[in-house]
Amino acid sequence: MPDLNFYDMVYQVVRLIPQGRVTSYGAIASYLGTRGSSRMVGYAMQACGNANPPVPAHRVVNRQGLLTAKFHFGGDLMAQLLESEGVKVKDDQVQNFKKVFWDPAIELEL
DNA sequence: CCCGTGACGACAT
DNA sequence: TATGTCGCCACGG
Repeated sequence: MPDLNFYDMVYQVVRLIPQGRVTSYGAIASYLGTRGSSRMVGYAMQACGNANPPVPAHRVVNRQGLLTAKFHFGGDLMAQLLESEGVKVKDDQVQNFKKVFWDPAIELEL
């Protein structure tokens, strides 16, 4: 395990996501100061399996609230996990996304 | 060392 | 509003 990098930063933020809430890759990237590096956030998620404690990557969706990561979770596992936490998911899309959206730049402001 | 790929996002048309 | 294109940066081959 190398030095602390962007990945751990992402993991920290993702771990701060309360149940029943979701956030977007761009929001995290922006919060970290790397607005355009939204892809890196997702890439970090892929390696999150090596993180400890595990990262609730299922709470991270794209800007549209679409479960883009479900493809990587396999099946509807991601949707099931979200619904289990109270997040309504329909057609791989988070319902009331605007309500359940958890923006670190706002929730963690200061 | 160079190239392609990728859990995204913003802007241009 | 919808579709297309570019940018962004890390990692694998």
